Amino acid sequence: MKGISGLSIPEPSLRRLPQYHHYLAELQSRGVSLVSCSTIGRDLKYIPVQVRKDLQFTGIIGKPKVGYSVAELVLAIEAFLGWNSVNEALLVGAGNLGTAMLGHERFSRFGLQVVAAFDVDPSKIGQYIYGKAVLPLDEMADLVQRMNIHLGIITTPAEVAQTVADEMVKAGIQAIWNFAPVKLNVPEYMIVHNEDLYSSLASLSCKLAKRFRAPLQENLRLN
Amino acid sequence: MKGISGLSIPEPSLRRLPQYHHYLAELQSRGVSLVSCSTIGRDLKYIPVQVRKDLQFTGIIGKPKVGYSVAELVLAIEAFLGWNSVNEALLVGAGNLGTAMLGHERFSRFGLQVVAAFDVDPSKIGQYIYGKAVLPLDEMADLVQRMNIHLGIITTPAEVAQTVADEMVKAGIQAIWNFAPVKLNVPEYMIVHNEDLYSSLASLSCKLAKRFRAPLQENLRLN
DNA sequence: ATTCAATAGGTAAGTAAGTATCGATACGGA
DNA sequence: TCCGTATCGATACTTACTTACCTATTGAAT
Ligand SMILES: NC(=O)c1ccc[n+]([C@@H]2O[C@H](COP(=O)([O-])OP(=O)(O)OC[C@H]3O[C@@H](n4cnc5c(N)ncnc54)[C@H](O)[C@@H]3O)[C@@H](O)[C@H]2O)c1
Ligand SMILES: NC(=O)c1ccc[n+]([C@@H]2O[C@H](COP(=O)([O-])OP(=O)(O)OC[C@H]3O[C@@H](n4cnc5c(N)ncnc54)[C@H](O)[C@@H]3O)[C@@H](O)[C@H]2O)c1
Repeated sequence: MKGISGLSIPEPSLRRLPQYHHYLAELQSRGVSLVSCSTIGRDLKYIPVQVRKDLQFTGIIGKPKVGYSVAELVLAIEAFLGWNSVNEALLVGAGNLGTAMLGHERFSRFGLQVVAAFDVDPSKIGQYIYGKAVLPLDEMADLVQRMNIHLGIITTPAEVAQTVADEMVKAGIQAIWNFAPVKLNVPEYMIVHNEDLYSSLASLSCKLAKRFRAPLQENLRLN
Repeated sequence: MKGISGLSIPEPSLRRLPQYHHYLAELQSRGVSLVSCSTIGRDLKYIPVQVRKDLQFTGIIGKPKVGYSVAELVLAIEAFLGWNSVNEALLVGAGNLGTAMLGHERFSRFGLQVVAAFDVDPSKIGQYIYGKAVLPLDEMADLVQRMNIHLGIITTPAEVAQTVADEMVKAGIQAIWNFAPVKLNVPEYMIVHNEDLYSSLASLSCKLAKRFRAPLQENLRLN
């Protein structure tokens, strides 16, 4: 019962699907129509079995000796991820990162449509950033209701992220994509995704530190 | 032999350490000097055992009934992650996201010092963004040698990311933090970290789609 | 002083993810 | 037409991560 038609996909598999999608879209744009797990695995540095298992969750079926239809795979992944239907979102915190997100038109191809930004900075309110209005925070609840918005993006300083999250919950937002490095305290039903860049930085700097200071650490440990 | 003095920490644990660090720094700034795993776990929504296991990798030791010294913990995590010594980095692609990264002075508190940016856009070359010079790409190798830089950040469009990565390898860069949604093809020794925002988006939109279209999908599956 | 409760730290069990293996199937070439 | 091979899909196995449990230690209360 598990596997096909994905009753529940492991998070790691889920996070690999967009990578396959990028890769497959690229293939498609080059006119390739069939692809096998071996090929995908070779190019993306995964073993074929893992690719196959991941793809099985989308419900796609391949043909032995041939592989999968690239077009079908792309559609299957998009459908599975909900990238067909548009998710309208709002963004709070029109600073550096927020501006970058607002300017990233590519999101719209993956079901994410940021409809407006909110901020407290008077010099920003009333402006348009990449065509999106920057509104005062107290108009958020109204917009959420009117446009039936489910997703909120937080790109404010960490100190106010919890406050903003509270506002979002009150306004009726269902899911939060949080770029501030804090754990948000929200009701159980909320879907929260923390995008902690420092996690990645940690992993990187840890590995770098190991590489460049490994001999020293070895010595220390021997004492 | 494993555990203490972290011969090898699981990636998930490693990625949680910065969260603990944020939390503990916050505690510290409020004057709290002692903390237990139960408290951390309550606030960060982890079970105490997991917190304890994670913290053990940093080599810290706590006292029963008391917990850990917040100050010691902060230092232990920073040391473990290599956040004490500065990693000088360069950034390629001074666009939206690149600008946001350049403006994020907070990175410097976590061992990441971006010293310069590179771009191909003539209108950007020669400018300063948040005090950092934007240089032409062909000066990269020279800078890497002169300043002994190990880390490169890629915030260019996906199409040119591989080219940029090749340049970095040639220049002598050891680690890449890649924000473009492509798998980079680099020599074995390179440390590469892909920051694929679409992975997170996928996870989010998948869950949202499930919540708001779950009944329909159930029906479809029953046919 | 003694008991109790909270907590660290180690070990073991359980769960989830990743990997290997095997039979079945479809295409290409002999 | 038949055979070999690449590939899929399923199952079994292995590894890694998480969670539970137990013991020892500490501080506080009686
Ligand atoms: N810039 C980066 O590269 C980067 C990297 C990692 C993490 N982050 C995180 O992303 C977040 C934003 O970073 P940034 O560099 O864009 O910061 P920023 O200071 O440029 O922008 C923050 C914006 O939030 C607005 N704001 C402040 N209080 C608010 C409130 N109560 N309600 C609504 N808006 C409010 C500010 O007016 C400002 O426009 C931070 O939490 C930061 O830690 C940023
Ligand atoms: N902006 C976002 O919020 C966001 C979100 C997710 C992912 N990304 C990814 O981050 C990357 C950058 O996004 P962005 O929005 O900053 O794009 P952008 O177009 O604003 O910036 C790209 C920059 O790269 C420069 N560039 C182009 N070719 C180059 C080359 N060969 N060498 C050096 N520099 C070159 C351009 O001149 C430009 O300044 C993209 O791969 C994008 O997919 C961005």
